[in-house]
Amino acid sequence: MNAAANKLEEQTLTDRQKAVLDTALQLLVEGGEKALTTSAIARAAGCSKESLYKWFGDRDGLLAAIVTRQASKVRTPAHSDEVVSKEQFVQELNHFAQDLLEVISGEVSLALNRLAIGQASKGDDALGRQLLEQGRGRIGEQMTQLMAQGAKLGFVKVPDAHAAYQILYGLVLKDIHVRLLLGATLKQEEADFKSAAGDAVSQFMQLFENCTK
Amino acid sequence: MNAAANKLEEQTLTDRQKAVLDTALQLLVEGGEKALTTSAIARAAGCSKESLYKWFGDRDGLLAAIVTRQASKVRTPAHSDEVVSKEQFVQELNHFAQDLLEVISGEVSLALNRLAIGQASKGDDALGRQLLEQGRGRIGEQMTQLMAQGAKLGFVKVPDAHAAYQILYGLVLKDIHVRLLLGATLKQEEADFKSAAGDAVSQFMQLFENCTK
DNA sequence: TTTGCTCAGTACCGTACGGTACGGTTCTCT
DNA sequence: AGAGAACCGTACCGTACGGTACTGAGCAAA
Repeated sequence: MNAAANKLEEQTLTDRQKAVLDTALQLLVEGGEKALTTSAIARAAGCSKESLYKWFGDRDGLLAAIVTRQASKVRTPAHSDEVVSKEQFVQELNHFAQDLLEVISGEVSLALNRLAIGQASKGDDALGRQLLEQGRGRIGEQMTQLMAQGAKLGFVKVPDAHAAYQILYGLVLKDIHVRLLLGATLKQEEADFKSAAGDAVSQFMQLFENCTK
Repeated sequence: MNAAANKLEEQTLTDRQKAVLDTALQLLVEGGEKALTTSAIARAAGCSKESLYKWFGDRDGLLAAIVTRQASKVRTPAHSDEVVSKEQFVQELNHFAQDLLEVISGEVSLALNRLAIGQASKGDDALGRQLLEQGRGRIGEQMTQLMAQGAKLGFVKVPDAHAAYQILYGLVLKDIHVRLLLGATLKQEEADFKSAAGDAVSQFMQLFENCTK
């Protein structure tokens, strides 16, 4: 278990181990947590259960490794270019909103969130914390930063950059995330992410656009 | 199983059976789905497993019965009074927003949503549908109605009452619901539901207030 | 009292899972 | 070549759960 814990912290994973985690994630996406048995993972990944326990300690360690593995694969969209015009700022917001909708409604994101929520129902919020920090946390930070930049340049007038980000988040997602987690399918107009993102951003700008020139 | 199915549809439940369902719900809230074994329910409710299966068919039937039972207990706040003034309309919105925050963050709501999400991860969205229709559906209908009334009287200018309701929903909850489902605890300012509801409603009014008199 | 019904309590069965142990194979290092 | 580690495949163990069967108590009707 010591070796396994170190593996998780230092994130020094063999290519083989990464491949196993990817296979496990695929299994999770396809069949939910119920399908994610250690035997099934070993079978699908072509490794032995003994190796799984050697590498990841126990089943919970494996689940945590899956989450961190996926989080490490998330690339920040690298739109860190300087924002120079209000049009560009709005365009960045649109880009962000559309990205958010696409990520949140993706099968992988839904499966991981369902997994973490299942763990939370057992009183263990470790996975949920990890998901919030490494998943939404990063994009949130980046967004908060963009928001602060927009405020500094006078495009928007917001008292608190992070609060503004949260409001945009709400305008974009509404109750879509939870509905998807519950297994619902989006209505036609909701599935048009580009249009939905545009609506949300224009509402956001209407709220916070700097009218004092 | 026939008798059980009829029971669920016609909702003709003995007081004894209702008590059993309430006990089961309490068990679910306390320990999550893992703790909701048939043996544990029978023990806690002081009935036999055989009776459980006789009444509810199987475990899934029992879970569904718990959800419908809880939904039947939800009372509509009965604010069906006519809205006569804009101030009253805004006050109704505030009341709604605060109620929403309180319900959504309640232990019972969280436990039921987690349960349904767990089922959805197994490919069964029956509980989720039930939760959406009977839980959020009702309050949504009522809210949409209030919104339409406000529009008719010229307090707000919204193209679609239901869409407006969704926007208010997003402004009120932001990402709070999912974070709670993941096991997070609210920040201090988020836990002040009255204040948070006021902010959301004022933002909503800023978006849709009828400026054409 | 006798008959029959309901239900609590318990014992039981089959299955499936998490976790471990072991034999055999491949690869690496010396 | 030979030793040792890593690892696959499989068998195995203990446990816990869903679901069923049985027993006996309480009770109502005849």
